[in-house]
Amino acid sequence: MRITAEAKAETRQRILQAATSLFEHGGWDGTTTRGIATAAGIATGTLFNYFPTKEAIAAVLIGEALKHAGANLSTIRVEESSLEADLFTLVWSGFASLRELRKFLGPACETIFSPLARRSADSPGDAIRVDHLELVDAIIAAHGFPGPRSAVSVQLYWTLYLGVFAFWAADDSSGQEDTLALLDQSLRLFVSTLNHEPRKGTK
Amino acid sequence: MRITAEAKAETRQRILQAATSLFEHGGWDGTTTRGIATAAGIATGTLFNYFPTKEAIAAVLIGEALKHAGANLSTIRVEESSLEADLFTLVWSGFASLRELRKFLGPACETIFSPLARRSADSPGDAIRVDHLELVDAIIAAHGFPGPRSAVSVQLYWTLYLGVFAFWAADDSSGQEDTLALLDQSLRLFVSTLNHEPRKGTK
DNA sequence: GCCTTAATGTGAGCGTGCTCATTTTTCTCT
DNA sequence: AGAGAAAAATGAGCACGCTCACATTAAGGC
Repeated sequence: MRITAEAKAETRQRILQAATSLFEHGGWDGTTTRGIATAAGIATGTLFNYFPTKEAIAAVLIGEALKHAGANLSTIRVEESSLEADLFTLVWSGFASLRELRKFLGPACETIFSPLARRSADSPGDAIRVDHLELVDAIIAAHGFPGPRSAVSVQLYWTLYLGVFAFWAADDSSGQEDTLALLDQSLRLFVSTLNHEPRKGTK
Repeated sequence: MRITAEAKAETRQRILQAATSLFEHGGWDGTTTRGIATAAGIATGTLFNYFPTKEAIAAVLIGEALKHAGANLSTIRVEESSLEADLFTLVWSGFASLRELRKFLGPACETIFSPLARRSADSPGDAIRVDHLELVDAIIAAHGFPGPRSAVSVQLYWTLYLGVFAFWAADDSSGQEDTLALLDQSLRLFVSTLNHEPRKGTK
């Protein structure tokens, strides 16, 4: 049983590695599940014993990259910074850690992140969203705003985040100044809603 | 030649009708291009002589609904209303005219509207976006803001619009009060950026 | 060591959106 | 009207993501 469990973890890792290199080389549409399976040395069907969909594979890759970014962040957190600045650091370092995946990020995230078409529970990107929102909430709380956030605020944040994310994924300007401007503006906006939000009343 | 042109327009209309009823009955995934073709009385391949993709069909349906809403709007435009109120009317009447299509709107718009995955020029939803942004721009200009809008503003508006749109498409609360709240907040935010925006300088 | 039983791997096959060589229809010119 | 050209319709076929009945392997009891 020990051996089996280890073998399974190893296979899982082989799949993720194979997927990474194939995605990076061929992009989203240029990479097939059959190809990933072959590269990982397993049959097509076996692939789907490890991941329910092609998107789920990408979601794990993206989720891990963001998790690393989040972990690094709490280590090097600077004191005495503004709320905007902390949120900026969170988002921007997340983008940085996704830079290598950018080539296939657009099409993949279209289905992973899109709030449209959330037809069934726990789509592959939900964990990523929840994790990110938790980090955001912690940062906001650390700046003296009593939690929890209102549903509208959360929805608004996620919408703005997705907008910036999408823009960044397609931003080919050197240094992504355009994304920087948009992110800056978006965060300023979001923070201003926190300030103006009516003191939470009912419930 | 006259006859042919008429026949083509007629076939196109039959396709759109067939698609509407099939989408409404079976949703997005439950409707196949073969099914639409059969219902329209043509072969599968012929369908793609009229529309390049399945999404393009849905985009036309959505675009037409929004166009009607926009046309009605300029007729009944009320004087002496705030910018927020006018934008609200635009968006909300658009939603109203999409109400019947709501069942399949989510999955369809995922690919039609998503700013992610904009891999090639003129995707089927571009026309819708451009039309809508033109209306928005006209409304803003009518309230005394000199055009044209900065790229960041436009991007921000579209992001917020998509966020509200996605929320509405999945909002099953009676009367969609939650969507109303989100739309209200989003528009207030957007208008505030117009007010605070630095006077346009370079270029 | 064998037999049983459960877990895992396998690849032919399904239904999908879409393509394209071919056939059929329509138009044009004499 | 009839031949030739241009346009449109056709459906077999492709590659894809994913499934599922079956084959293979591993684990536990005697």
